[in-house]
Amino acid sequence: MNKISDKKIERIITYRRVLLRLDKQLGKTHVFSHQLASSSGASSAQVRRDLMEIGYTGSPAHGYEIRGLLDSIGEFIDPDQKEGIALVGVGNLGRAIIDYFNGQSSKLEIVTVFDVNPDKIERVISGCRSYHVKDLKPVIIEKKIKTAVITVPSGSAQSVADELIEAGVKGILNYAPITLTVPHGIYVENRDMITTLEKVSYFAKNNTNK
Amino acid sequence: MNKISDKKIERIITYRRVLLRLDKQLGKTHVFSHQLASSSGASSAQVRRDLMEIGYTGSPAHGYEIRGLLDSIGEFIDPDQKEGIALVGVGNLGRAIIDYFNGQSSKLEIVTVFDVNPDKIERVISGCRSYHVKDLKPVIIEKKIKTAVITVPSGSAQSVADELIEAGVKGILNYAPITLTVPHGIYVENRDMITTLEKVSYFAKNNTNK
DNA sequence: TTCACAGCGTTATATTTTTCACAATTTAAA
DNA sequence: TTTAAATTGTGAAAAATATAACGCTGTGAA
Ligand SMILES: NC(=O)c1ccc[n+]([C@@H]2O[C@H](COP(=O)([O-])OP(=O)(O)OC[C@H]3O[C@@H](n4cnc5c(N)ncnc54)[C@H](O)[C@@H]3O)[C@@H](O)[C@H]2O)c1
Ligand SMILES: NC(=O)c1ccc[n+]([C@@H]2O[C@H](COP(=O)([O-])OP(=O)(O)OC[C@H]3O[C@@H](n4cnc5c(N)ncnc54)[C@H](O)[C@@H]3O)[C@@H](O)[C@H]2O)c1
Repeated sequence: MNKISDKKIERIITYRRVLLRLDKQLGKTHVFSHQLASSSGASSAQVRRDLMEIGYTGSPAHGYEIRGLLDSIGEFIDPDQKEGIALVGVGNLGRAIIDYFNGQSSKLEIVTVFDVNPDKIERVISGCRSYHVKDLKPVIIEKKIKTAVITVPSGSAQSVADELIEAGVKGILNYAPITLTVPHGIYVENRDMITTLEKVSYFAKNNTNK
Repeated sequence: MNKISDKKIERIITYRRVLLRLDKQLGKTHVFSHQLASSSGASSAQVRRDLMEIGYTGSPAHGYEIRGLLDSIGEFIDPDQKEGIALVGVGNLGRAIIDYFNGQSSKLEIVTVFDVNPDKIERVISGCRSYHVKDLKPVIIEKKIKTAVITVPSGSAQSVADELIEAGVKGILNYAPITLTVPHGIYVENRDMITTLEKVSYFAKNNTNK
């Protein structure tokens, strides 16, 4: 399997979200590439190209069979078993995420959270056991966690990332406004809100056709 | 001025964040492209290319003068005056964002928030006046707001977006897990956490070299 | 049964983005 | 003064990504 790009994976995951709605909420059984495209912000050629990648074929007459396509996307994207995720930093943002996320994704679940504040540890927060960050490494190793979310202040983010990586984490979703330095083979997605909003504001001014 | 890409803008904004730290916290006056690159996750060639775009030149001997570069980036990115931003949906996420954002960006400020819940309106939340969403249009028009953040449940996101756009908003940062349909000329950035975390988890498994 | 058509899969083409590579420039040391 | 070293700015090449194009297939209408 030759490597598949970031953007393509993101689109495919978006298709799944659209397909789930078409299936569960609208009761549709089939969908055409242009429909999937317009509901997910892609072009129809792009949809066909992307689905080619995962090897699912539709028919010219009916388009793609939704259930089947959902299965294929699941096989392609999802881990084999349920996968636990860790979150570090149970502040305002961290808590909002913990409350929100679980139950939203079929295979992923935030199972462990960490903080330094004594008031926030050794408790159960939205079903997740919370630990002191000094126990991060043994707990992550024991639970075989590979993906983590960082919602600590920016001054602590790099050291938290270092520990996560030492404990075997391979993917990090970072909300702190800092660029993490990580070894090769570790995937980091930065979600700095300030940068994003500055960008949106820029394009709100300097944009004509998207 | 020929149009400049999304990614490039985002990198330039990231450079600024790095430069601010170099200036304020570390007291540096100059920086080389490779230093800026490694602190911001780009390559040195990319840094030089990006800075070429904004027309700032450095010297082979000292690199780039940090203050001057900061000014140039500001001129390039920032609005001329301070710009107000609206946020719709004062829930867990919305509140976290309101508490966090103001003061972080020199020209942008969340000035108005909207909700439907009577307990959350006609109050002042972290310095922002809150209104019922039925008053969205007149308030946004009156305050000349061009950029907005959506943190309402996904079922309401499209209708909120429609109203924002009718009121003249040109850029939307959307946290609801749905692809918004908007007219040409409106810039939307989606920050769906589920998609992102599924992607990070995917690359945590299927990643070798970034 | 035949025809027109809409949409798929895929190859080819175009565009965008990144990387490479090197002359030109500046400094500091010899 | 000259030389050596480092880094810039930028055209050219390469890589990645998106769009277009089109033969093929199944469907429904005539
Ligand atoms: N609130 C937002 O909407 C928002 C948006 C974008 C980014 N961020 C970023 O997310 C991070 C958290 O924001 P917040 O508003 O939740 O802040 P917060 O202060 O409410 O929460 C931070 C939490 O991290 C904990 N913490 C501090 N150091 C730690 C460490 N070394 N290990 C483990 N836990 C530690 C603190 O005890 C606290 O509970 C910040 O970096 C912020 O810049 C926040
Ligand atoms: N919590 C998170 O970390 C997180 C992360 C990613 C995405 N999201 C998304 O962000 C959105 C908000 O999440 P949350 O956890 O804050 O939910 P929440 O239920 O706490 O908040 C939603 C808020 O929106 C208000 N609201 C509902 N309909 C509205 C309307 N038509 N106009 C104005 N306000 C309205 C509600 O009164 C409530 O205050 C959801 O779409 C969620 O999917 C949340």
